[in-house]
Amino acid sequence: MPAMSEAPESKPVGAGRQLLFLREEELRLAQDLLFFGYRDFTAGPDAILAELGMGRAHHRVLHFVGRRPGITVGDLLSILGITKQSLGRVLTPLVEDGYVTQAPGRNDRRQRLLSLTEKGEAMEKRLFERQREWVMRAYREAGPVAVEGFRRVMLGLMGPEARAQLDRAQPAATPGAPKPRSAA
Amino acid sequence: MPAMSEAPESKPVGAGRQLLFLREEELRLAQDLLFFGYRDFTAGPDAILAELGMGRAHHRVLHFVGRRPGITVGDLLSILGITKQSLGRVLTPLVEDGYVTQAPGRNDRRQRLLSLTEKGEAMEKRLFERQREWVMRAYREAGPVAVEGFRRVMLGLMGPEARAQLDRAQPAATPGAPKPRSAA
DNA sequence: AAGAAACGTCAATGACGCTGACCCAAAAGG
DNA sequence: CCTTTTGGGTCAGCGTCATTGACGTTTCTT
Repeated sequence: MPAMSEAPESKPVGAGRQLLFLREEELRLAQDLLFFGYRDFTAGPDAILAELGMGRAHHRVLHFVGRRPGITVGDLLSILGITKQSLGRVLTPLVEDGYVTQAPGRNDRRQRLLSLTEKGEAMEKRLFERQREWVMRAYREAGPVAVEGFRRVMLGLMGPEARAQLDRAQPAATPGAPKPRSAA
Repeated sequence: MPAMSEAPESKPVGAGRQLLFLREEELRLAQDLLFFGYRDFTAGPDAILAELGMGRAHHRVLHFVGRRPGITVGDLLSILGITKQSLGRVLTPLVEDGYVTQAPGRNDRRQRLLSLTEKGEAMEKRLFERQREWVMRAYREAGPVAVEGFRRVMLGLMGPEARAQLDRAQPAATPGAPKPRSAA
């Protein structure tokens, strides 16, 4: 199976400055980066949420409901990839506390179409702003080219299902420039 | 809704196609990317770990102990950013099951210097390989430039403390001799 | 000898997942 | 019309991973 890290005899791997052969250290760095980066990325919102007796799961609901107003419970479940029991534990309080509203579907009245209330939007906005400052700093430090690269790698890190959901979740951001796809 | 033409800093970004002003959608995409990407990144190891009755926390210990053999419990705690009780719940079984060894420090015998046993190394290797395939795919699809950008952004997403720890954790990244050496 | 430091551990709590079982109401379909 | 399926909710119990608080031991430092 795995030989220890040795001279990767496989390819000559020229590419002068930044050799990009996936040797051990290369990957271990990626692991570190993702662990620390994700943790610190979520730290800001976590702090706000904790004050309100909420957790990361609440934030996710606010985020995805905000992103797709009128989403059905089922769709939300498949995006989050959790069970309805798990969602219920988080969604019910959000509804009771007036962050999220439920409306019966017009076509299918069994459905509960979820949307954010004003309170919910304000909350989401607050969490969003906190994270925005953080990401903005990282983006600025890294520069536009790096940001594009970041996106491409993160997209590649996602499984096909998640990628499909992401596409579906993308609302037409600006009326007129709909498809920020492809990229090169 | 954020205005459209509000370049935050007057850096002449140029870069014709993808202007990098951090408008709303820009950030929401980052949130999605990080959520889905991190989740799917950890999915592989999680599956293996579950079979063995372990969790993500065990993986982290194996990872960081493997990265810095002879690390003290205190250092590991500050890297992971958890309490010693939390670590104990995961570390004790790892030691009992023969994945990790403890050796008294030669300068300070109060310390328990942690290292992986052969069993532990094999385990870590297995988890590593799973993740390597996944990251490798993403890296290949994205290309070297994107990978460099990914690193820069993730680094920016980390807090200063994490960045310092990452530096300390980095064994010589020079291509050719990636074998760290530290306390006996 | 006293105190601080490094580590371990018992106990309780909370967030966030999971499975299994069961319920209701509305849609679908014979 | 009546049965089945589907969208959603809920109760009960379990496991992981994190927390705080308190206490104990060994060892280093002063």
